[in-house]
Amino acid sequence: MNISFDIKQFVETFENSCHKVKKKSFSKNEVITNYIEKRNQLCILLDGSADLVRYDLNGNRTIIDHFSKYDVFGEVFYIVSTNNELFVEAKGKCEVLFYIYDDIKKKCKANCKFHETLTELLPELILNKVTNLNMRIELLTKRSIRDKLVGYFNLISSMYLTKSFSLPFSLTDLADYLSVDRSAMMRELKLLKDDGFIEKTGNKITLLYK
Amino acid sequence: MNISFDIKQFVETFENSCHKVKKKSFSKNEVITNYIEKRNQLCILLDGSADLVRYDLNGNRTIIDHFSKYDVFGEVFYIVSTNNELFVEAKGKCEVLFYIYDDIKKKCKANCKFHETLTELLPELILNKVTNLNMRIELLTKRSIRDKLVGYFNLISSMYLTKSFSLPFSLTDLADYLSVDRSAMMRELKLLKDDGFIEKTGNKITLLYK
DNA sequence: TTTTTTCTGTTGCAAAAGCAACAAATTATT
DNA sequence: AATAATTTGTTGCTTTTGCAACAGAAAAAA
Repeated sequence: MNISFDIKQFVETFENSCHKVKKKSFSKNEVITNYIEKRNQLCILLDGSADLVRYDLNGNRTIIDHFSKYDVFGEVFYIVSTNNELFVEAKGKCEVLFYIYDDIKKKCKANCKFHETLTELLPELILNKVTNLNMRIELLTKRSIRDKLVGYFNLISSMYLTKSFSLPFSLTDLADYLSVDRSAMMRELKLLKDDGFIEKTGNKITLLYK
Repeated sequence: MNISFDIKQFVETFENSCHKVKKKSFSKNEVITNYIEKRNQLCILLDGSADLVRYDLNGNRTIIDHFSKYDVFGEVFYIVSTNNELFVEAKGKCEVLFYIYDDIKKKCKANCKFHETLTELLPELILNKVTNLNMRIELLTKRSIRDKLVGYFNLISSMYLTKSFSLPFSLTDLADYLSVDRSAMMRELKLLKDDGFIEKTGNKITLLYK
């Protein structure tokens, strides 16, 4: 199920066919959108990477989700609560497709090809999202930093079909993704190395167990 | 968006219209299904409640997800890894609808009404799931037990539109849902009470802040 | 109703994780 | 090429969390 290709083709073909669809560019640290209930906006990240960031009432900033090419986001996926603000922030130069919908399941006009195809693609897009979210939850529910790291490495390893791989994002981002303190995570990585479970040079990891 | 009604009607109407759909009953602690890649099974919980449980290689048991009436589950939503086993276990008497699909997006026969309707309902079903998963992730990414509890209470409070509510599940289950040690959570609840943030009698909570 | 099981509430202690702070290395920017 | 910014790696200390264990309350089963 290679969904990326479908989306790419979809976007290139229908980008200008619907007036409710807009493409915009962003540079580093710019706010792409914030989540406001009933704004009815669906966004597709065409290029670059971005973070879904939460600011709570104390001003604490947490990265809740990380989006990369062809990821889909927007407040449809979220129960927007009043207790914190949700922003999507560009991590570098980004291209984003915005789509304002009245009813996400319905076409805007009888002959609007964009909506027809979007409706067809949507279940797959969302299913893909569910899989990622479940994956993350499985990691987040692990009790210790060690278990989270090992669980994450196992996933990467089985995805790439190799015991040796480069991490797809920085260690700082990994700590955010696993929702643990970075220095504590570094300490645990060192212990995993000392205990002979992994080898690590820079962000290249080799699993030595099993 | 009251999705439950749609599913209820859908199930009642088409339950017997497709030979690829089976309904089964389960009693407490029975295994409803386990997740096996490419089995292509979609399950709808018609009645009762069930848990998605992970057993890792050390035999540790963790509740990853909790399903209640009209929740949808199955390995479509999951990257099934080889490092742990995933079971869905009944928490009491359960009724489950099993649907084996070849291609989840396609009908099994030209005139199969069940599949036609399922295909229509699926995006909504899944979207509903995404919202729940995002909600849970937002809680799981909070740093402390206190933040998790308060975040959870805020969500319940804004859903029920009241500062005073009964918890929808037991404290033991809540600890599992937030993925924290139960006794540590109880301690934190006591502290929240002592600090005057909440009132608590049994599983009834009243928020005293804001 | 009685018995059994599950859930709640509590505590002491040990282990793990978070926080703060800094230097070195790496990567971007000008 | 020089400077700035970000990421990595490390450590000491403090706080939080988990673990184990137990008694009482509540709920379910016999």
